[in-house]
Amino acid sequence: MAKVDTSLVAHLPLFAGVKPEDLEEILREARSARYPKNTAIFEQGADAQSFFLLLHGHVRAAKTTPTGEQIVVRYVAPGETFGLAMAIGTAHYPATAMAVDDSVVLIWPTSAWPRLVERFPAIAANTLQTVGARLQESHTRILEMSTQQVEQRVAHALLRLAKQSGKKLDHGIEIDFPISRQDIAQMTGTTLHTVSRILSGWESQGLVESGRQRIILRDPHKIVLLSERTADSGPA
Amino acid sequence: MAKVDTSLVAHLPLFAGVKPEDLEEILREARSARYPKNTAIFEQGADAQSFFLLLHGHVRAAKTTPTGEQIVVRYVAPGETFGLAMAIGTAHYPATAMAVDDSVVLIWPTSAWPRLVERFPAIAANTLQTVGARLQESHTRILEMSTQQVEQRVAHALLRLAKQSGKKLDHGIEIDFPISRQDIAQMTGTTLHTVSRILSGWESQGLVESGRQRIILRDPHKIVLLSERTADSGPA
DNA sequence: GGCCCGTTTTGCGCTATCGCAAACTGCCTG
DNA sequence: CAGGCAGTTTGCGATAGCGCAAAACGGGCC
Repeated sequence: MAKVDTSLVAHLPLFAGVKPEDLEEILREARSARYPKNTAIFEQGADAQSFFLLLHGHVRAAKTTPTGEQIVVRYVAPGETFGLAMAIGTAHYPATAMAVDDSVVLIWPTSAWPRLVERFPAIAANTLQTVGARLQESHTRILEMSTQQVEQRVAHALLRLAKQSGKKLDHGIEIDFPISRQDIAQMTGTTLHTVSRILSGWESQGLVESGRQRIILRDPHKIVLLSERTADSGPA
Repeated sequence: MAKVDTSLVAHLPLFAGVKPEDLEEILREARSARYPKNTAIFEQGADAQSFFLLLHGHVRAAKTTPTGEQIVVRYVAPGETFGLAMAIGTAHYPATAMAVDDSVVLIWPTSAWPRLVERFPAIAANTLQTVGARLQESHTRILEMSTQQVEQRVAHALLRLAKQSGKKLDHGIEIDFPISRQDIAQMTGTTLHTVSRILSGWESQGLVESGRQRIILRDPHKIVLLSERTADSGPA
């Protein structure tokens, strides 16, 4: 089993307030694994046997309805935890996690959680904070879906992705993992057709440059303006 | 200050795993207060100086956009906590809490939280579970807003309210606090006009009975069927 | 180097839902 | 008991965005 160096993870929010020697102990309970691009890490509804910390790569968490429609719950960036089902009181994963890029994760057995929390209460507090932050993001998303038009929502979504996983280029910011129009549609509650039309429009105005599962924000500032424009403010 | 009997709150999820004598100590740090109908308990953006446990009544948590639109984040039922801003890492309340009925709450100063969590780690774990449950509900709501039509969303919203705060009558289930079409619109991402039209339709089919800030589900089962109907399934 | 498949683009009609406006109703207040 | 007001109902366009269909594109695989 690959040994994980504590220095790689010591600075993560999850381990804030945990002493280095304790961290060592915590990591001893984990194993690491690699998931190639486009492989599932766990499936919605499956027994939550493990929880995860993403070390490298990108993971998409998506939820599927009984009728087959999907939404993207979030993209997981390196350093973030996911699959915390049992920490929040569920025996089954509420979503499917899929590696969108070759990814490396740390894996703890679910059964380790109660013990870890008891020995290192800071972990529970830290997790509470992250889950709280995610709750707030969800509320923001609901607010946007309720009050904004599709174009604004797409703008917000791209800006958020750029902030979380943007790679600075000299001619803009590139979203650092493969993402399709369909994915963006599933993040914003619209259809891939509409997303495609919007991006085409932006491309012709020089706001973005995009292609197959690839998006570069060429003019983030103008996109911010777009994201703030209300239905009736300003000209088209 | 009114003394709160431990037996009133001992069974709440928040205090699961807390010993009765400890509970006593916890309650000593709280004060109780009464908020008349339609008074604000805290305002979005204000310093999070306290967190709350609702003992009696009903509280609406709502979020407002810079442009003045509102959404209802949730309705708080007796026994639930709210205003946990700092527990989840925010110094300011992310929403406004308003008593929709005469309400009684327990209030702890925010400053008590770290101490409580340290002395009674179960509280952090319990809170993590509730926040996790709310996160899941938010995701469900996003899923609904993305994939369902307004009528289905309204049906789901009413069923959820009935489950959480329904009063059984012999001729149906009444939602046990004043709630307007506007409120429902703000829960489902639509307009009060559309909600009004939908409820009128249902009323003429005998599914509901409703009036000024009052809704009775006369035929919950049929409403469940409605909530499950997809855009193309079955006749209108 | 060519083929195949997943992704993207684009056109076109359709409709669920919004937005505005106006009338109505039932409560609560004075 | 009258009046006023918040909440509700309803009508009537207007339209953003969907849904379907088809074509174009681009990358990777053999």
